[in-house]
Amino acid sequence: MTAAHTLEETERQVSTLLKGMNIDFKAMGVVSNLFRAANSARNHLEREVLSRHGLSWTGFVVLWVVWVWESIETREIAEEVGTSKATLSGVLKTLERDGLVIKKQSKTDRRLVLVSMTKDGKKMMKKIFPEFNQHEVLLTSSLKLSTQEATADALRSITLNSQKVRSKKL
Amino acid sequence: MTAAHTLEETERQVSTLLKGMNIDFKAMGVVSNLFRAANSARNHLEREVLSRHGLSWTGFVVLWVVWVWESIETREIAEEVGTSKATLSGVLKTLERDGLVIKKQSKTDRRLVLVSMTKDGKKMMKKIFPEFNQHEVLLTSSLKLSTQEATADALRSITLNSQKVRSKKL
DNA sequence: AGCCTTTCATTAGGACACGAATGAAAAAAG
DNA sequence: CTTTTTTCATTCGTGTCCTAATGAAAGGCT
Repeated sequence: MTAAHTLEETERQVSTLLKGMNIDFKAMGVVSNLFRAANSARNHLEREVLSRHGLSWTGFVVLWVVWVWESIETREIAEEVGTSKATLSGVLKTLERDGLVIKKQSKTDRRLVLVSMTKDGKKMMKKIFPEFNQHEVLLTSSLKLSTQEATADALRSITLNSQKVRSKKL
Repeated sequence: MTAAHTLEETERQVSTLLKGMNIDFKAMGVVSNLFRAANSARNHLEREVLSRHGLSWTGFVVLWVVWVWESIETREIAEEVGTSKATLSGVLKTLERDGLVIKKQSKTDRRLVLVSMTKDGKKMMKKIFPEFNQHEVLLTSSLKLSTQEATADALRSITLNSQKVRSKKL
């Protein structure tokens, strides 16, 4: 009972627990492997790339969006990054403290805040992004090119599905 | 510049920014879609299933592992859930406070802490898990069965890859 | 003009996330 | 048998993450 849990042991345990529950194991397999892969890949990229440059995961993603768009409103960043505006406030505070971005109030609408990169921020991204991509290559290197495409398609489809259902409920 | 960002606009912007940088766009597509899908699916499941029962994402995953194993050491939970022991301490505190699990000190090794479900915890999982699975079905319903299998395989492969590389570096 | 509603970003409060430091207990080494 | 060394879980400090509440600003309406 306290022994190490092998894969077979786990499967046996799970199937007896879920017996008579009418569970779709195939869907369960896709979703659980989705989270396992995302977690694992994120941890890897954080350890091997981002932490060496003192950057958090979300910080990097925000930085990426700002990098792409030169000057962008905070609400748009939140939308693209997929985070709440509250979270973004904190992350931007950190990024600005570290001298990677600057915030400016919009002239035409004083409620809005525009974000852009500093020189240091641009230098950081120019250095980090190729490293990051090399590790992306590493992570996907076991897949054939055709499988990479098919996987990206399937993931896109899952994303669309979850967003479709969400808007249906609201 | 402040307009809504269409997909084509983004792609153009990105490709000019990365020009001359030798980026593997296919690997980038797989990884970025991986995170998009995982985030989107997680948000969906949190909103539509977990939050209605006052359960956090990690709380649910921990509860699932404990449910499967009857009685399990905290270090094993951390290993299976893929989180640090520090994080787990906090999550278990919350779950115990809410009366879903109980912690006991091991008799044979007083450093160890064993976790098991309460009656309420079991009742909770028995109710939530089928709901959760129904939403998993929803999320993957746009994929053919053969594609579901292939996708799960590809994701498993990415997980293995990122863990292989990690252990290589340590 | 003056209110009403919507739309912003931020703050407040609670939970989760990590690495590092802590202290207890077990195992290894002498 | 005593002294390291290792192995546990927890706490601490900091940052991320959410929803709800706040306060400022803009736009609509009469």
